[in-house]
Amino acid sequence: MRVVFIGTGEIGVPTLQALLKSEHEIVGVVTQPDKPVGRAQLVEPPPIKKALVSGAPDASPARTGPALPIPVLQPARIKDRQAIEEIRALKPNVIVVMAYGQILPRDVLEIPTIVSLNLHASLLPRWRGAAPIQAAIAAGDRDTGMTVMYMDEGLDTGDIFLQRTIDIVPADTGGSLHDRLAKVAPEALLESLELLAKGGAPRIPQDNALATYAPKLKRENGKIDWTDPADAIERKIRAFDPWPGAFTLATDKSGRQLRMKILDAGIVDLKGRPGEVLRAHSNELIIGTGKSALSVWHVQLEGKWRMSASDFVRGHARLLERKLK
RNA sequence: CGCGGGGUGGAGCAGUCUGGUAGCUCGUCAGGCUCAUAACCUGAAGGCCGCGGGUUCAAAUCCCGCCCCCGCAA
Repeated sequence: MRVVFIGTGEIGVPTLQALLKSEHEIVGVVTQPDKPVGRAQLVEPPPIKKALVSGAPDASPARTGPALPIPVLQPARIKDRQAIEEIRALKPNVIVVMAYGQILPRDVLEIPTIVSLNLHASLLPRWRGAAPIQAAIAAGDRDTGMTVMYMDEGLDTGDIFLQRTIDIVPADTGGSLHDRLAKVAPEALLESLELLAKGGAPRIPQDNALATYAPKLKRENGKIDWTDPADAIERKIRAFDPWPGAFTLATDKSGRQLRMKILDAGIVDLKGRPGEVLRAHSNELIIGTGKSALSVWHVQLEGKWRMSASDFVRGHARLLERKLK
């Protein structure tokens, strides 16, 4: 089948690579424009484009080899008429969308002769929206998965084609779960394309009554509310690792509020006021919460490297005299 | 030139404004004490204070240039 892959984020890389190796013909890839990234503001192509060029998602763009014979479109706005016509000219049978980052207009969805499919990293209708992976961990879900769905004009509301379920383990972080879901996706998609070819495609409407939403995360969402119970905070720390990170505010000697990321922590059966530093010596940094307490293992203070709690306590005893907010 | 923090023995920090003996909490090594412990006591080693230049009788500290790290923003 002639397939156009539309995607930007890292999570789509294994799926794109699997498509390239499959019997299907990838006639085009649509991704977001190259953008300045990081402190140095270097212009970098999105992960999907990097994967096309070098085969590895994090390879240096400087190593750009000979271009593959696959057209790469990077329209600033996919709803522009020119972008739509360029996609139409590729004459796809199927469009596959995964973590693209722009809403696709109906004009694009209707281009393929067979269907437009979307891969979403949750068991829909649970966790529609931009941050399903973090939401699943933060909520304490015991499993999640990858959904292949028919695209419609709503936000992750299309009929379900098929789903793959994976367990969420207690050590899972947003990063680890992201990677495992990324690996599940290719198989789910290839099986879907096979079913389409045979003609026996399933189609199950979502039960809207069961829908939950996982809105796009901002850095501010990573602020820890110490009045939450320790287990909820611990899940949030894992869910937000490595991005956007969970943080708290500590007060400087000069009264300035410093942002301190909490990189990992464990639940401890101690009582104390929310945000109160219960212990800060030798190798322990324990903070009270709404229920039980949290032993912090690694932190990163604004302008500093990440460090263990014991290192932190050694140099910042005075910073910890006050409550964390 | 987007905004900001930082580079001081092996680790984390103070000292820099108000130039003038290298400090704190640990770690390491040697020895001691305790039934025991996250312990405690005694002693020791270990630092071109990021790099280069300047001012000065004297620079971690003041001035100029450069390198590197990190947070925010995007």
